[in-house]
Amino acid sequence: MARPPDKTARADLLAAALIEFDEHGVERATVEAITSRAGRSKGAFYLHFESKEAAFLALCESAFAGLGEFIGAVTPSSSLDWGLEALRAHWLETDLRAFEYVWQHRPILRLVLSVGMCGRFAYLVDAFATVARESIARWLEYGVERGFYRAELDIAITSMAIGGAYDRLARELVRLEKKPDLARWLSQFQATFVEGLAARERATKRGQSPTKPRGPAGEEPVAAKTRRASRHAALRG
Amino acid sequence: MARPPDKTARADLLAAALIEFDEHGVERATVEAITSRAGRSKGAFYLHFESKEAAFLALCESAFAGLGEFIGAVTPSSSLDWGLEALRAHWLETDLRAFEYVWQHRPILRLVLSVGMCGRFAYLVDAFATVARESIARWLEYGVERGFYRAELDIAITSMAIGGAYDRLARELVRLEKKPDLARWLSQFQATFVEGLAARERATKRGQSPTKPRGPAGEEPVAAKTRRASRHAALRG
DNA sequence: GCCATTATTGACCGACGAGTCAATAACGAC
DNA sequence: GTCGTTATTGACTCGTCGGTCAATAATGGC
Repeated sequence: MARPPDKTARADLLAAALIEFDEHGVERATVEAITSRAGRSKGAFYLHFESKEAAFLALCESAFAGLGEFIGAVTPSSSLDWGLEALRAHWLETDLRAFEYVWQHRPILRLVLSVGMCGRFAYLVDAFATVARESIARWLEYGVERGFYRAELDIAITSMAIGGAYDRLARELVRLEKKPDLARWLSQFQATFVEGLAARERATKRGQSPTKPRGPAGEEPVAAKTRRASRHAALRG
Repeated sequence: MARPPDKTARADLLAAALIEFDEHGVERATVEAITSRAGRSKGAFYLHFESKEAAFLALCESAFAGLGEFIGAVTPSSSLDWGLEALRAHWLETDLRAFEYVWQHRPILRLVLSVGMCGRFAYLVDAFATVARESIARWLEYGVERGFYRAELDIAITSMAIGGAYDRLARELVRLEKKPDLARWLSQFQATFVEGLAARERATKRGQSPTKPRGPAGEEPVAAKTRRASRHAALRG
């Protein structure tokens, strides 16, 4: 009689891989460390996965499978007949479900968000981001057609901005130890986009100031003050 | 008489390193390939840089030095007396200068934006992003104080959204072969935030539709449809 | 116990690549 | 040419680690 396979080996190895990848990145995580952490042998690892990269891809696959339930899953049909409030309510509801999922699966999402941005694996997250952006674009188009959104919107650029903002939100969320008030965060996010920054009507009058312009508000986000001594120390570290 | 040092060695090596890092990532780029590309020896490499990582950090340092001229360089003082139009004009001007710099330095910015997101180097971009976000926050506070922006804005969350959006813009820009109309892009970006999506006044009336909500507009940006067969194929390599 | 079948193991091999340093080269003064 | 000083070189060392596979273990039937 053949020996039966160990039922938990693959899952044990994947769980250990997730931790090692999270701590060291895919390139620097070693199969030795993964197997040691899982209490398994290297041979067992290679029975289940063709390579270290294959284990990583398996983890990514499960992450994307979960997220795919939320992202780009629903797009507006031409027969959809909503008002702006209904649209916003559903936008918020979908956001909440998606980010609740992100919160509940922080380790693996953190992995995908960090490692997935690196050279040879970037295509994974790129594909995902493209789908998300296309979906956003379709909802923007719907909003414009219905007269809810400004007709002069550049759909491509605006969807890029919205996609980037939610991307940043996810990255911040997976790093937190304590769960924030997601409903509030997401409600504020949506308001930032739908309502904008401008206070209504009063801003137009105050905006006629003749004072010479001097200060910026929008910033390129990868910047830092190179003159910060502490960061120089870090670079030399 | 001592032999004079080669004046271009270090720059040659850095230029070569940039290309190799861009193509292979820091972990997988080899000193052998870098030195071969630069027409220099491994010994020369180690004369100028303590390690491969040190060369990478030198590249990052120069990237941040350039960007630091734009990002977080100017913050509003209490004596600043601008109207909204002046504020927006300068926001746009600063964006233009920053993104012009990004465009002119695509290779190194592409490197920082990709590699800088990976585990052990993530702190570099994090520090930068933090400075940028704080700067955005200060400008938002200024706008609220002056009555230009909505008083109910959550500064922290809104600055996160804006920072993320510009981050995405930079990432898209460094990948392009042909320069887009930056002024238009940035103008649209700003409008997305300041004016918001909502059409003025008409949307409120149309928004009273009693139809049941069903479609989302805001999406979690790392998502994709896991049901896409082509992406499944990519995951399976 | 033996048996056949399959699972699991970890010592081992060999490729790779970071980093070293003795040998060689470059330089102007004499 | 020699000399002293410094720069540059690349063959080499050695540690790391991905992946292999013969040895061992686990299993139920007999």
